[in-house]
Amino acid sequence: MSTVTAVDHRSRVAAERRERTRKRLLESAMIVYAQKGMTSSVIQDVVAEADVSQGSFYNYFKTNEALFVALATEFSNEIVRMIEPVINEIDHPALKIATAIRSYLHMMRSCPVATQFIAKAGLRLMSRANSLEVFLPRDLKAGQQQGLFTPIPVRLAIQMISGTGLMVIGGMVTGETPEDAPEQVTDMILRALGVPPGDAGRFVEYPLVHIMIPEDSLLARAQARFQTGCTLATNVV
Amino acid sequence: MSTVTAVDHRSRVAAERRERTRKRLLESAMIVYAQKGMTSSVIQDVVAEADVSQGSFYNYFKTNEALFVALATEFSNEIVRMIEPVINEIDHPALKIATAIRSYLHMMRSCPVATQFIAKAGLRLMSRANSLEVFLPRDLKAGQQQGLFTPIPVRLAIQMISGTGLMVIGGMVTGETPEDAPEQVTDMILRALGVPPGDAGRFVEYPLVHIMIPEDSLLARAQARFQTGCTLATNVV
Amino acid sequence: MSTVTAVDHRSRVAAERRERTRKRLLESAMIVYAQKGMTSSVIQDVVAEADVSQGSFYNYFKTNEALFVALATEFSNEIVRMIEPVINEIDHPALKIATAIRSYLHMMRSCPVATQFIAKAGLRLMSRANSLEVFLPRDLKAGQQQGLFTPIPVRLAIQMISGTGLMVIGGMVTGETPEDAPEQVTDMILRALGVPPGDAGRFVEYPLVHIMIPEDSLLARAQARFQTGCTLATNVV
Amino acid sequence: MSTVTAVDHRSRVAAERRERTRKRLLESAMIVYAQKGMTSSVIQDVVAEADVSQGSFYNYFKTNEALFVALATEFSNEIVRMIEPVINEIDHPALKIATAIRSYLHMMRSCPVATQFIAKAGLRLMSRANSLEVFLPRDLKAGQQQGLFTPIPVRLAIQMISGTGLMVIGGMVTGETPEDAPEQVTDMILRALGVPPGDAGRFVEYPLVHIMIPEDSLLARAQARFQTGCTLATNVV
DNA sequence: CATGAATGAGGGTTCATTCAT
DNA sequence: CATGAATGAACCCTCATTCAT
Repeated sequence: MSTVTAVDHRSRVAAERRERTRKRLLESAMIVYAQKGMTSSVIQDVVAEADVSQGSFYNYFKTNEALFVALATEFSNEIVRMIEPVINEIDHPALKIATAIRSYLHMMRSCPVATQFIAKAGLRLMSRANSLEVFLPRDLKAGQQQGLFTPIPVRLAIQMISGTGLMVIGGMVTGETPEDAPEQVTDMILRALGVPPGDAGRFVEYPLVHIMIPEDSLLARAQARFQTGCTLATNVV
Repeated sequence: MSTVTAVDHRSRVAAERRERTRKRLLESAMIVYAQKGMTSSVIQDVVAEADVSQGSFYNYFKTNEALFVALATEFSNEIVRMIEPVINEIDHPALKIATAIRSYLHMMRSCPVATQFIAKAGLRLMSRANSLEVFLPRDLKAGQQQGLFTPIPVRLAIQMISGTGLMVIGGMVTGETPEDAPEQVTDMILRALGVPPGDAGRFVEYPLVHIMIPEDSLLARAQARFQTGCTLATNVV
Repeated sequence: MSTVTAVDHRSRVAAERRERTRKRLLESAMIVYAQKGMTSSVIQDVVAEADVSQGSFYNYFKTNEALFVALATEFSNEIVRMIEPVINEIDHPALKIATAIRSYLHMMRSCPVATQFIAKAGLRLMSRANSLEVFLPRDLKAGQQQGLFTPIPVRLAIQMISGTGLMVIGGMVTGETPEDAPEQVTDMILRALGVPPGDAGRFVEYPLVHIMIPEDSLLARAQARFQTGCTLATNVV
Repeated sequence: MSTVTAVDHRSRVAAERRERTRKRLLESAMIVYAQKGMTSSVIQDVVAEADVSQGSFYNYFKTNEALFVALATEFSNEIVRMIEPVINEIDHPALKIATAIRSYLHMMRSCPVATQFIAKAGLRLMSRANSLEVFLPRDLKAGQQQGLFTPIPVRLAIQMISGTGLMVIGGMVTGETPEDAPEQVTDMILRALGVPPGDAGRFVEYPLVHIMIPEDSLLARAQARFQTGCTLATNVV
């Protein structure tokens, strides 16, 4: 084995290891946020949950805030990556939006760690890395231009949609949200946007492609550890 | 002067003094929350803003949380007291709801300290003492029974309304929200509830009784001090 | 009624009232010490227990320490006043000592508030106002001169007696001390002093005059309130 | 150097360092207790004496109480370890007890930091980790079975012995206690237990093996620093 | 890079004491 | 004298961060 190869190998292994630890910290952060909220002793709990030394943490994240930003970004990107292919198959703006919202809410409903994380992060997550913002502006404008939606400032429409989503997800934490809440909520949103009630009802009943959460995703791994290990008591909001 | 009178006088003076300090602390808390957000380390800033000693604080609020609860309660109650008389004059459920939302949003728009406080408090305020919850369930049910609204679980409707309101208020902080946003938002909400677009448009154009904020209210006093004294830099979310 | 008489009357009433409050504070202090130990927040608990205002406290005791000294003094004096007449009837030094110890321990056994107070106060009480020290030196010396006791430094003998008493009283707090412990303990002490075992056994079996605790004594009043009102949980040593 | 060795080395160094700091804190605690007494506010003084940061303290002891318990345990264990070998050479129960008490008191007499610590800790130390309790119950029972001691409840005998010891040690603080006090006290105790005066006198005159305090023991190290550094004024009881 | 002991600034909280009424 | 709100020094404790190994 040549030296070059050896060095390559060494650095590649190191890089992989580094990436694994980073992921582990992000997962742990998500679990901790979901349980304890955005307050207080994040780092200590995160390193404990990740079983990593205190000092190591700073090899990955300069500060508290950097950790949250990284997590929010990763989290949003993952969701976008999962929903995007489904949406791209659809042409009709209203159906695009309806399907995105429904997919999103259904996914959240099946993933408590995400639900609680979002509920606890609240506006801080919304204002920073709202995964819906990637699709929404484009589709809203398209829909308005095609006369499908009432001409409302896009900004207000987005606030309406994301606020509604946030509160509904907050409601999911207690577990009382009915199974078809995503459809009913989407129905409301479509009507709010100006879609005639009859059409809205049909849009929300389109069969939904089930979205698989990849096994090695942040979401899946956090959820797996969230269910089992839960060493911390979950704080009520 | 008899002893009884003396004692009465003494305790009355003490009680008044106590009440004044309490109010002062609540106002200060509102200002601090509006500026710094819900971070844990509120107390020191509150006592500084209120110009009261640290020790005194604990004569009024056992903990950080107790302070927030007291403030949230007082804040909500005040708003309810201000909006209630206006709403009570109205019979039609949709118009009641529309007027309540519009009044609320207009009031907030003219009161930065409240806007920022709500934006920073976010879900914590919503889940605890949402002033809208006093009217909404009743009027939503009435409207559904009269066939004015689509039959949606009241809980979901409330989540939609409060979530939308929260995000819109959050948007107000930057000052970009147009003057007629309350009407446009209310329009969306009414349509979401199932009110036909034409009717919704008319409901949101009813002339609005201007709501006066009493001079000695928490809101007014906090706002007065908020504009002038701002010693702390306002944190961006 | 002449002015002089009126003034006399007024000041007499005032003096009585003052004395009543002072007593009330001392009783309360005893209860608090018995429950919480010598630590921490004495004053606040004492005024609460006495139902007296914070400020008033300082009209009676300048400091924490002054309160304890006053209580220890009053407590010791009361006990001396109760035991003294019984002892004065006795001539024989060994019997004097035996009877004093037995009376003391029996009294304590029937008065939990005192037991706990002594146990919590510990050496601080001993070194300050040991009620036994009033009789012991005199009787020890007399006994030694009469050849009844081994010639031991009086100081050491007193340390032996008071230390033993203190620990036994400490043991009473748990309630496991048997009824005849005072006799057995006194038996040990007499032997330690050099009294021949047979004599010691007889001395501790002399019939004991039952000592009545006056109803308006500190001890009786504290005990009465100790049993009933106990608002504070008693700390284990 | 292999990774495994490096890690081993690292953790061994860390463990040693940790142990050193812990010892340092315990020594300092002993000194502080000896000087200030059991007052609540120990921590600040301890860290000052140990020249360690406040935060570090909490890496070792969760609370004030935990510190005291650790110290009391360590202290008692050390004494037991020192006295045990001497006692184990002896068969006769009365001589065992006599020698243990004499050794203990002589050791204390030569170690002011211990004397003062015990005097200040008082009952709290006795009730928790009385080093005498390790030997006493066993030897008392043996002596009673062999007819050497009067049959007294072991509990009472222990209270007598430990109480006497405590008070005598308390008396040592002032320095007035004569050199042969241990023998005189032991003499009293033996007689109290029922040993005939003549025998008792002989038991307390057995030559005593001088007990060496190991140089790196808590006791020795605390004593060394106690004499020199005394930064705090010693409180009178 | 990993480790974990050490740090110290910063916050929460208590409580003896004062003083205007 | 009684009252009790106000005070602030002093304490407890946490936790992000550093750094020698």
